[in-house]
Amino acid sequence: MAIKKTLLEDIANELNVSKTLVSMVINGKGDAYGISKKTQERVLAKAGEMQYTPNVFARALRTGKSNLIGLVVADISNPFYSNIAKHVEKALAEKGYNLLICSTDENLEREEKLVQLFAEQHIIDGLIIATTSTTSDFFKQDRLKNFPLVFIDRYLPNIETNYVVANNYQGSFELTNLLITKGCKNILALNITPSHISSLTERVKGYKDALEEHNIPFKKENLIEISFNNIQADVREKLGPILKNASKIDAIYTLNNHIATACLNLFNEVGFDATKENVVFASFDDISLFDFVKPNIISVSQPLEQIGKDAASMVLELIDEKGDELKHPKKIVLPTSIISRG
Amino acid sequence: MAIKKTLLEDIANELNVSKTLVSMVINGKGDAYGISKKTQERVLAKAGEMQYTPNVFARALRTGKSNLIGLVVADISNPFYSNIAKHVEKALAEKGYNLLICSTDENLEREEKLVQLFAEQHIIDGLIIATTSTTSDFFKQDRLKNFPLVFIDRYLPNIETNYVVANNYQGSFELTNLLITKGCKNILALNITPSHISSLTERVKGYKDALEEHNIPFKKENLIEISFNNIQADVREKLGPILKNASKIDAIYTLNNHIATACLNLFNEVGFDATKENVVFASFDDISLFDFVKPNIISVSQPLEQIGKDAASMVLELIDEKGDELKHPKKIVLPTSIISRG
DNA sequence: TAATATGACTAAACGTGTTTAGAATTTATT
DNA sequence: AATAAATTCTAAACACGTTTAGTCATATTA
Repeated sequence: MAIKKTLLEDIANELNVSKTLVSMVINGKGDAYGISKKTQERVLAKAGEMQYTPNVFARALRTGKSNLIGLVVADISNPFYSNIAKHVEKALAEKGYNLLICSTDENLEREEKLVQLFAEQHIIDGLIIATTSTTSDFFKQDRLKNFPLVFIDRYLPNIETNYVVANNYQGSFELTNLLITKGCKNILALNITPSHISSLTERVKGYKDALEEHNIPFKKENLIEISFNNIQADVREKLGPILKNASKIDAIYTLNNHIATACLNLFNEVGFDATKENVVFASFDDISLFDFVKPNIISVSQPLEQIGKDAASMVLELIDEKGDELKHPKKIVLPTSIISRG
Repeated sequence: MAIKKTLLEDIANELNVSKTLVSMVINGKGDAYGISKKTQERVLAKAGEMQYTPNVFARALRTGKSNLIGLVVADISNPFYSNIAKHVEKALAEKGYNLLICSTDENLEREEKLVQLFAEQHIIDGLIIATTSTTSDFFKQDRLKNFPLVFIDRYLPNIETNYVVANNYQGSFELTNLLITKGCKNILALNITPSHISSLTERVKGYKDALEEHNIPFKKENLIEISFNNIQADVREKLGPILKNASKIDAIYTLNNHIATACLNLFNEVGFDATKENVVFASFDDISLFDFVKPNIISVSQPLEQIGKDAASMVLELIDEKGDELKHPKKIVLPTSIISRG
């Protein structure tokens, strides 16, 4: 009882024309191929009447284009990524592309398998990725050389790639600056380790440079490294003792939203009241709910919508330019903004 | 300079066998088709050596299966959906399926276009959807009758469908119950309108029934309808005046997380301190960041991971069973849990 | 020994659009 | 009128796996 799908051939038969002609008209190439206006109208009318929709796979098989774009992130439930995803998807939909989203769980092996699968087999026409990788070995593959690939959030060293990122250095510099202006001199920074990811190294650099700018010597013990596969426990272990004698610090600056929430959790656990203790809490990455969170959070907000939009248009540009030799990499660095609360 | 992809035929030529044989072996049907063990080994070895990966589109065209599952939600940046998405994707990945995620922006027309596009053309093998629809007209289409379709979060009236939802009635009943136990008698409920969505009507019912259970008469003015396309402004307009004389109410209960954040925003705007005013704040839907939000939030937490997992396995089951007549709809209703803070 | 069965494999069709090369007809040019 | 050119359209090849129907030895059975 399944309803038979209308095929190109069905339309062709109904109208006593070839399916070639129908295909041409459907694809808007009627004029280019010199199909008479009258015939074009007949085809279009019949196609509408018969509710024709082309088989995507047959088309993709022949043309090598799927109109699918991949988005690979560590964790789609992270609001940072899900917000970007939303805007990427919106921008792509406007151009007739759909979005295939995959989380890698920060698992490098899974990431590489995904990229291999998607890109190499041309399941997708282009890929937007927030890589978990810290070396560029994998992405240096010849097979990826000619593939429309846009990095977001982070880019890789020693490799010329297309990317859309926030100005992590500037954001971190400004935030640290603001903290210093507010009178903070002992700013405890919590970073993720291993932190060879571009975004994080630049945030650290911004932090250090802002200190230097104000002639505040950087203290090694004020930059705490949190192991990325056990954030909560590591924060508890390393920050916990410090909170017990919080007079030594006057600000806590978490370098991403994961550490921020881990800190907030710890504050709750041990009953640490940052406000009372006169400790300013700041974080790179803003989450809208920060507006209501108990210690006021000063944050660096990344332009998620712009990142999403730009990444989408960039990947589509790359697809259009495909084949053009010597395309020099496209790089977009977007400004961040400080959200100062309380 | 593009590197040529290995085709079935390339392997066949190298080994002087037919591509039929290679295809059979690659698909694990070697034994079933009586291909000798030795030949199978040779094929597999050569395929590995030549880094063969099948062309997904050719395969999909022939078999009518894409190994793609669609997920259609109103807004992927809503943590409720992005969390479900994460778990759906994980469960699917384990079975070799990929996930196509689309946001509809609560736009019914866009939703219907998407479903039409995906399902009808068999871009995807199955669809998981949190529909924006309130009537079942669209989903009653014959073309969708035989399509593996799983509703999450909400289901539709007057139509037999497969779904995975939380027990909205029970959760709302228990939450209201808890509020009453805490001594609340004037519980202001804020609902979305139009609210013909199953999840919301059941939450309202749970609220009313809990009141009744405790012989508290339901007051019409205590159920405020917030227009879904302008939540923030409507909350401001309708809740604002009430907050100015908050002695009349002792609890605010928002029926979803959108209204909850809108209320929190309003509290900030007008400087309303729920704790001081002795107003308990409660919400259906939990967000992890609620742990740190200023008025303590009592919430109903939905089992997002389970919803995701169950929806994924359900859709895969439906795909397996496809063609079996008289499959009675699968329905899963999952328990919620109350998260009581402070 | 002829007929049947078994094991191992293959040629060709198929799925559904797109594209190339070319045919048929009409119009323009010399 | 004959040739060239333009207009409109089509047959067939193609993209790349999967599946059906069948081939060709060799082994078994009556």
